[in-house]
Amino acid sequence: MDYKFSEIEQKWQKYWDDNHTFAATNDFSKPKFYGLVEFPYPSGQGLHVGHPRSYTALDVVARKKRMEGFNVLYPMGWDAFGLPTENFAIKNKIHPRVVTENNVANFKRQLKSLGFSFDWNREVNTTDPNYFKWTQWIFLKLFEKGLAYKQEMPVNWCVSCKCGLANEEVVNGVCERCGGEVVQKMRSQWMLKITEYAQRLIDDLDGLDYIEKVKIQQKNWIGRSEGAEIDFALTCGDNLRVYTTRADTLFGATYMVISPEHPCIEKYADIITNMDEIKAYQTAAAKKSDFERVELAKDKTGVEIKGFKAINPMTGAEIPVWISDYVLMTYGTGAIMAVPAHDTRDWEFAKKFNLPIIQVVDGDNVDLDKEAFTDVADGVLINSGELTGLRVKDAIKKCIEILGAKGVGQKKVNYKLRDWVFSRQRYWGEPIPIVKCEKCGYVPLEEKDLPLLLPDVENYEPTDDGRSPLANITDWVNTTCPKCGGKAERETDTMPQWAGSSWYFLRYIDPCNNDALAAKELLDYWMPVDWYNGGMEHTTLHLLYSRFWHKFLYDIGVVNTPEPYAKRTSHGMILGANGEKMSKSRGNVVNPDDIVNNYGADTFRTYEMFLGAFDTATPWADEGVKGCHKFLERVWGLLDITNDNEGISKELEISVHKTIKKVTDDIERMKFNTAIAALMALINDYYKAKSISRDELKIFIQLLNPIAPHMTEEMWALKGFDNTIAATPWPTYDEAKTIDATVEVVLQINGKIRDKMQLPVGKSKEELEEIALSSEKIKALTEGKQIVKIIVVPNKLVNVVVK
RNA sequence: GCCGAAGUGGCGGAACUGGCAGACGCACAGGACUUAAAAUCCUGCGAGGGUUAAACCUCGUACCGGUUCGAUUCCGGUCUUCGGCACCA
Repeated sequence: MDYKFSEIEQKWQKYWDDNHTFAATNDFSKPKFYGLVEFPYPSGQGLHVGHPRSYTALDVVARKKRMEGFNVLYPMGWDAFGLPTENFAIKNKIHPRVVTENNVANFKRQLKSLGFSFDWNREVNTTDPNYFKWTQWIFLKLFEKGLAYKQEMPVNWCVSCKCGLANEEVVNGVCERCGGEVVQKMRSQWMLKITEYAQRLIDDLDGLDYIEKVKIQQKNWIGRSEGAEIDFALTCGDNLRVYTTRADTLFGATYMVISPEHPCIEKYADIITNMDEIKAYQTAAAKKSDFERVELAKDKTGVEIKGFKAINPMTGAEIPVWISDYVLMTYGTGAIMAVPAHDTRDWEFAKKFNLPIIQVVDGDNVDLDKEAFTDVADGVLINSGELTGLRVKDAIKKCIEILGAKGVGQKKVNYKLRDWVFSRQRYWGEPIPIVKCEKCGYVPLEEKDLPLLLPDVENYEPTDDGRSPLANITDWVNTTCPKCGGKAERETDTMPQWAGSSWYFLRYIDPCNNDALAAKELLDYWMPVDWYNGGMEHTTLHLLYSRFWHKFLYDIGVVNTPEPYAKRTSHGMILGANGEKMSKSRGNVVNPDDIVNNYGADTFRTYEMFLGAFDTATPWADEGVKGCHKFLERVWGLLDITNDNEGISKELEISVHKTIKKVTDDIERMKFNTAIAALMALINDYYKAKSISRDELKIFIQLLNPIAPHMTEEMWALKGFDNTIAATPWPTYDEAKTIDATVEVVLQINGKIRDKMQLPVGKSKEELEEIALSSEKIKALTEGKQIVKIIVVPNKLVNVVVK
């Protein structure tokens, strides 16, 4: 009988749909398993072969868990707000809602054609008003708790999108989305205080089962550093506060630098004698984009501020204060003490402007004419008054003590993480449910008025002054204040795409609830997500944002776990056949539809799981797809060699039990490729045996079912087994039957293999030693030599060490 | 520059906790079946030497060194590739 994959796959997909085979139930008596994959952005290009790598992996896990008796929640939805849809809408004059609907329909068709066991009854869509009602609700809660605030601040402004971006969205100085130029622009923006959660976002990583590199990247992004804030007195009477991690080098601080935006310039405008020069520098700095600032990093620029000086609190020396754009206003205090002897940037600046360089940490081969001495490790302080002779670590401590006693310094922890810029000047996003009242200021909408819907607009282009397209809809913008009833205007910014994806896993739990984002008892049962798989590219954005929101929801009692995801894994990218990243411009894109049409979904799934280690990047290979198809045809062929016998033959017993064990363990460890390899090895044994029993077939297709669900269901039905294969328990193995009766023991001399022997399992050390020494080869090769010792590893090897 | 990961046949990749390197698959070669091809099945397949054929020997997991009876695995150093961050004081 031919393997007609197309017919079989459509038949079973319909069956699963009609019977809601994979619906999660709210049966609290069962142990639960919540498996989650990142929901896709439904782009116009359709599904990428990378998506199914993640979806198939957790589908395999989900299907296995169901067979193991778990109540499994494995849902899917759409992260559908976003710029590409809006841009497409602008270009083609179609409403973004319609574009979204079309794209979702196409994605859904593609996902269904792959036979994933998603619970489609729980599908969510971030652009659905019943969904974003709760996104807006969370925003109102954040506002209520003072974690959402509006601020006039410099933002990364994408010139081409006419839109503000979060730091996370600026990549190599250009817009992550469109590649357009990004400049700094002052704007009033909604901000979320993620920084308030910085420490918890670091600390709570410890208890989580995340792959290590995700933890490391999160920590690096948050960027905690321990140092001190130190006040330098100014000759004009005030203080200038700096942040440093190297308080020990204070004796080497020969000048100070403040950032171009530092407020003390305004403050002392009257005292500064070269204000024109400074103003010119500020203007020039403001014009530079972030990208240019970094590009020009090697070439330090700056202007000395004339009119006042700073006083080094340790030495009492008067030192000059400079202004330079290598100091950032957004980190620390926007001012630094410069120690050119021990900091590369300060050294470059000092060299350029001829400022004194004083070495304060001793070291070998130090040549301060050539470069700064930064690799101080635990060097010893010199030229440093009472700190001289101390090691760096101790000197830092002592210095802060001294400064603390004088009241001009204390310990301080800083983070690189900055508050989340939450405003976008775009149409296709969640409206921010706030009005600005002439009398009351920013006033939140009342909960009963949610969701605040997007008005229909003719034109989705942002306005020329950089406001959102919503700003033009005056009858939407003009409203009344919920508090005083007076005249008010709606906020016209919308939320960033990250908003809807920051809590979507909660909505799957109770997707139709109108009274809460999800019922408490259901949240308590299903949370946390047991296993979340997604791409590394979301480690610093989505993962951090959603952990932040979840912690907030925990703090206000909505959810019962401080962390949303118990376990996080990441799949490697699938590259083009040429080893490069798949992209239209490189012409190496593979369309999943083609593979499904030519070989079937089961082949596609098997190949994606077999092509390499799950967490590493691997190139696509059409030949490999064929190989997997051939394997499935051989599986289908088992129907022809299955006899009517029950039970497992002695001949195959050990292979079968070993394979059950290996597949069971490997799926849990995400070693899908070796699980499939084990099944391939078993099928080779089956064909060698010429004929197999019903039970031998049964176990094989059960083990393969999570990977190739359609054909195994069909084979199950054809052989007349009870029920459906998905409803049967996962095969179990007997540990005793996974052990071979005999093993090949290797005989070595000085670690080199000289002989091999088939021996029964379980020989004692003494027996093995005796057997080894009586081997003809070993005897011949040790002849006349002195045996120093013999190392025996039972069931493995004997190593005779001779001189 | 900093942080992280990885370098194994012609290719994708295996090797649990230091114990037979190359599982499984692809490609390739030879053979069977066929009028022929495709498909399928069988056999071989790291390199070098050796033999009529075997046996057998030597080398081999990026490179150099170390620890060990024994290293793809552990330690030190070097090189390369990829991912992330980057004037963060």
